[in-house]
Amino acid sequence: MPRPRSLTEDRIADAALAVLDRDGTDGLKMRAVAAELGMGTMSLYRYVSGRERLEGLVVDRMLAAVDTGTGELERWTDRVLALAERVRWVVQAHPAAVPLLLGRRHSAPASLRWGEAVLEVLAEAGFGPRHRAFAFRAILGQVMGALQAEHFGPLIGEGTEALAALPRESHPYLAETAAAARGLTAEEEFRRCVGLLLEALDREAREDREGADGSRPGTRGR
Amino acid sequence: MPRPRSLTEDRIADAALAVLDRDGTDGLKMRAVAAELGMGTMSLYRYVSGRERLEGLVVDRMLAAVDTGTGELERWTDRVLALAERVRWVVQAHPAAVPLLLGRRHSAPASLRWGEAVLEVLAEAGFGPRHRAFAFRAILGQVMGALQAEHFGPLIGEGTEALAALPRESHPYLAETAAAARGLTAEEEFRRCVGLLLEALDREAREDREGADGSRPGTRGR
DNA sequence: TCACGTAGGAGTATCGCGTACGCCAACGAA
DNA sequence: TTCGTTGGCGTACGCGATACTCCTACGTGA
Repeated sequence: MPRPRSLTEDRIADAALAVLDRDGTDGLKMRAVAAELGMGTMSLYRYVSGRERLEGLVVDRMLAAVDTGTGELERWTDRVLALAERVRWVVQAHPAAVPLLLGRRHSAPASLRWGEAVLEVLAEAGFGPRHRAFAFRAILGQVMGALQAEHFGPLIGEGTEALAALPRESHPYLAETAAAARGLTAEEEFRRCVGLLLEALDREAREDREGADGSRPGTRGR
Repeated sequence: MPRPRSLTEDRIADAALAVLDRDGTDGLKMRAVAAELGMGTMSLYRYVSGRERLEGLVVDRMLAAVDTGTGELERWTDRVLALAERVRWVVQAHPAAVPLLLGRRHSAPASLRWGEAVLEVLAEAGFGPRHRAFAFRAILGQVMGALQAEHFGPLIGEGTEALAALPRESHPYLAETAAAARGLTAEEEFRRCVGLLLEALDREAREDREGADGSRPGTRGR
């Protein structure tokens, strides 16, 4: 047993996150991470097979920090909302990692854990397997879409000003809407977008449960 | 007026799309696009300032192909759904361009045109500026999220199998849900996810219009 | 028809990044 | 202490983006 390993994957992921926070998305380079860890570039390859793997570690590290316990909450919609918001918080802390998250979420173990937690809540709320699949996709889509929009999109933050300044002639609605959106925070937007979706799912589920009368056939999860 | 320009930005974007379709996301290189156009690498720089700009052209080209007319449809929800689906179709035709779309949508003029069309429908449906901003964000989030999930995510397509094969012990719900999702097409998923959101927005709008009684204050767009 | 000027086309070179290879040192066990 | 294994690292190569510069082709005005 000659010589213990001096680095863990978590330490590496933390270093990468530090680099991301400091130098931005484009600043994430193998050299930079190695320097952050105080070692030569190639030493890093003893622990990480390559850049792909490094990015995967970062994403997993972020998602692993998300607490998936929701025991304290009553309504299932509140539970899922909490799960969604916790993802958002973690992501908020490292905005430069958003592109990585969007692209590598599917291969992160912690992402599976989160998905499992959401599906568990859905199952307890009475969603059958098929309806659950659909609901999960909608939720995941809204969460990822909101994060994507929040970080790349223009409707919140400085982009709002740019849009509001558009010529009224070519883009009257965008200009007006952007102006009206000035006061909104991303936090509030996220909450309402996801919340609205969850309410809709809840209504659907209740209708399914109460009146199993087959009205609007084919619209629900069977 | 010596010598006309021999390339248009559209031709360049088309060439880039051809390269994307053939060589994938990572295959989009300045060299490749120049070769596709039958010229030397550096000649391309006469027309395009750099790679960033090239990617922007590609995104704009795709979105410009989206028809934004919805005169033939009655319900506002159907109009927005049609606009959303048309984006999806265009993207379907060039899957390798999805990462570009997600990252550069905000800076594409054609994206503004699309957004303007959506907002116009929302305005005609009776959404006030503030509520419209929120609805737009929700719709945009769901559309982009669905596209993102469809192309990176595992719940539809081959990924479904991988998830369904997960050990029941560690991820019982994911495994079961993925198995149940086997028959679903991405098309149907997209339609239902966006449709559900639109129905929810429609219900909200109707409640606002009919009973302007201020129940559940602060939940709606004011 | 011809000569001239502007803009296009392309070669070369540089820079930065990921990473394969191989050397040496450090640490643990015998 | 000595040997075997593993960690740390310097060097070097391949590749992609792009600045600089020269040569060429086309269109125009005479």
